[in-house]
Amino acid sequence: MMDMKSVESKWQAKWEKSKLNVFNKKEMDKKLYVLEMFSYPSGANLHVGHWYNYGPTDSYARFKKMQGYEVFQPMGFDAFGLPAENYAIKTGIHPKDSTEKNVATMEQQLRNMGAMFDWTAEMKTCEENYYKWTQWLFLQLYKKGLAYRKEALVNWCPDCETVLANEQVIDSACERCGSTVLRKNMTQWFFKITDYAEELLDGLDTIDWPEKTKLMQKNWIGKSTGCEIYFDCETGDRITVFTTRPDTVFGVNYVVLAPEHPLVEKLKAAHPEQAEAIDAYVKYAAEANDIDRLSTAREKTGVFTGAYATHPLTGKQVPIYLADYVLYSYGTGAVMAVAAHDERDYAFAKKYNLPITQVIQKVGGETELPFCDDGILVNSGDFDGLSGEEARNAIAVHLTKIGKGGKKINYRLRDWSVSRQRYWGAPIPMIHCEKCGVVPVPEKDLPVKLPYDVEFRPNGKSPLASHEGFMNCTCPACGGKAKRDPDTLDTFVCSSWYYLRYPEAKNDKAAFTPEIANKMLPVDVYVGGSEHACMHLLYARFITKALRDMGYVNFDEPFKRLVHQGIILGPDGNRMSKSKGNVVSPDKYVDEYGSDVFRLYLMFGFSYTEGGPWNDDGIKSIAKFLDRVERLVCKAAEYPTNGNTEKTNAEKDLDYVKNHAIKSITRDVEDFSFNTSIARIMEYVNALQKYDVDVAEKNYAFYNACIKDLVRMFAPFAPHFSEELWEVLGQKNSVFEESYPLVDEAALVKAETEYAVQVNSKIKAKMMIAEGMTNEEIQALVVANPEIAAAMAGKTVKKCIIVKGRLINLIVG
RNA sequence: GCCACUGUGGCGGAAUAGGCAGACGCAACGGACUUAAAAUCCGUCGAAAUUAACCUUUCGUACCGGUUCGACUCCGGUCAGUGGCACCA
Repeated sequence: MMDMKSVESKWQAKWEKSKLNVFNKKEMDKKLYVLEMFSYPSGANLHVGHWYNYGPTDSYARFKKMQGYEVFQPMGFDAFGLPAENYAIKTGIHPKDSTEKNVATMEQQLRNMGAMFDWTAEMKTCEENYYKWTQWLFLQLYKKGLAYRKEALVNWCPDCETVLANEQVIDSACERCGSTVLRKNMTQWFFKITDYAEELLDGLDTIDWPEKTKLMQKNWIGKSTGCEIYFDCETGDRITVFTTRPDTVFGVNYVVLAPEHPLVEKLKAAHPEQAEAIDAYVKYAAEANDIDRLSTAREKTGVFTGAYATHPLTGKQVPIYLADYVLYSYGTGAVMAVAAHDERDYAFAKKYNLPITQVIQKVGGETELPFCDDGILVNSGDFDGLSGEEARNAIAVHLTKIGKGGKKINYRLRDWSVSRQRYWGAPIPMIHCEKCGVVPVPEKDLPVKLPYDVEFRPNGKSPLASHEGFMNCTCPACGGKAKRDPDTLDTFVCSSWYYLRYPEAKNDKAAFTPEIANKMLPVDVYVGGSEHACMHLLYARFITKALRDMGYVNFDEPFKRLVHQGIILGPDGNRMSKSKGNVVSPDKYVDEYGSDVFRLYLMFGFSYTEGGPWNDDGIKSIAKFLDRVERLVCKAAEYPTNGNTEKTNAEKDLDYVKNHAIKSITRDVEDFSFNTSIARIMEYVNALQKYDVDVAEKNYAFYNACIKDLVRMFAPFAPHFSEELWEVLGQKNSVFEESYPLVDEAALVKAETEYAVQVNSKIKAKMMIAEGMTNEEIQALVVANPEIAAAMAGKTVKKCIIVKGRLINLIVG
């Protein structure tokens, strides 16, 4: 039995020395860029999820290498982020120190995994030579007009005096101190991802991604086609509403503004009698966090502003309300309320005793309000009698004609907010000058270094704001005194371009070289969790398209193919979490059985894209399987080498199983179907063993070749183990320099095949049918079979269905 | 609530284009080897009925229905679980 620990370190050292895993730039034409989502070093150790992502994907990469591709499989660390900073606030350990420590441990564990990572291309997003280029990216977006500043609401904890991420807000309260979280306006940097909404949508058709993920992005972008309609307000302002249902416009009973709508102040001034109620309501809405406010369970609330607007088609006066079921961030922040044909408006109208006007009639049946489907227009002037789509079109056209609105496409997608009032991130390379305003840091001055000696405990400002040495600078435009931007970039900015950096991870002249990027990218296969479906994966696509428009790259999509691994749950069927106490550590299994066994078990025990509850029942059997293979190979290594080219039936059978396995594995690995691939290897091992035991007069030349093929076939799945056996077989090179065995189709052609024979679709017999028989011959042969004749009971064959290589169905009657 | 995915033996899971359901393995059971155990090797292993036994038959892929010579696979409906979105106007 092999001592896996020493075998692993032996081969890892050899691979390192021979640079087996280092991408050979001379072979760039044959490149295959296989990328796993990089690790976030929040904990010190790799967890089962890392192994499940990296182990099987590495087997895929090794398989492709053996198929002749020059595989580039890099690894790095997404090292900036909130958890390290929170940990620092709790323990006083500096984020840089804890991160570096975690990265060191994880890197060692990743190396011990024995994956084919090209460590010469390693990078960490918190290193100066990386975040310098993240800042460069920001500047390019700024130059292109894709980075801009605006006010936006943030979650604000009044006690901690800090901005909170959504995930830090639990039930409207700060996760740290429990105070009620407020919403506060702050000026923040944004990336104009909405400029690319349409292209991000269209591009989905060109990439090989899971349909589910594409659909999620599609819903996230949320394109909706409708109409803008103008309601002139008594103050002289114009309220623009967005609706997908202009066909219901004659049923408008009132207009609703989001409480944050800028017009609110003006309306308040015009109606001082309502000011108190309006103020109270705006405050109430501000206290509600997103989750509460967006909950369907929340009672509809609102307040009358005292003001009226003019209906653009009827000229009637309709009241203007504020209600928090209207979101300022979507559409125009104002809606026309049609109580009869919208559930929310209906509930609101009922509660506040507002009129309800039916303008749509159900086709064929009683119209029950609220009626939200398409129907025939009534009470709608000239448009009466039109149905849904034609009415929407006609009304939109009419609105355009009279200058009161028109067709409009809206997206749910919002611009990407990238400012974080945090320490542990890439500083935003912007300078605020009293004279010149906002001035970008010149590229030659990058990086804007993140200082080490910072008080990162919350005090109401961004931690960097209190660091005099950092904040004070000179304006690049006028040379006067100026201040730096105290915020850091969202870590999603760091991860939105890292795949471009790997091919030149150490380049200190540029973020990347266009010629190299255009050759090395797009990433051929990207593997990671589906939790990134909407954020990271959308941001990366946006950045790629933006860089393309700036002329830095010539491709549209960063990830040609995307695969999501499933999730390994705790033994109790729940997601692993410390609080549930169901976390399974890979370390003890890796220690006991070795890295190869652990990854094999992960590949064999689960359907890769499904995952499932952890259960270690089968892991021992994988270790036993390796022992079996080892015995088989070591025994064969002692065999003589004589033999001939003629094959007996036993040899043909073995050859069949081998080639069937090669063919299946070649197809299955491409589909990330590792469990079936390993099943085929097991079948082949069973067949080899059968031959070894049953056949006394062996064709050693043939058998030894079969054994060598076994080691080649197994290599991607059990790399250290297979290298060792390859050496046992007297081979001097690495098994990964070998080609993956190719299928010999001739070996898969059998003289005769077993068919299932059915009579009236019920199986009655199994028969061997020789290759090359005509359908008539087959039918004659089958009918002559006594079991079939009995099942037919003297009836005649009306139809005979023959599925080649599988079954024969006689329809008799 | 909406959208999507999933539902197959005691368990993990197979089944490529609608064609023999349960590959491969785990667990369990029986046997060989052994003083014994471990390891190893061989065999059985969806359910029910029937049989002394072999045989055989029927049922069976969450549930109900449909299309088809034939359905785990396609269509319609229901239920359950998981994930995503969540007052999107």
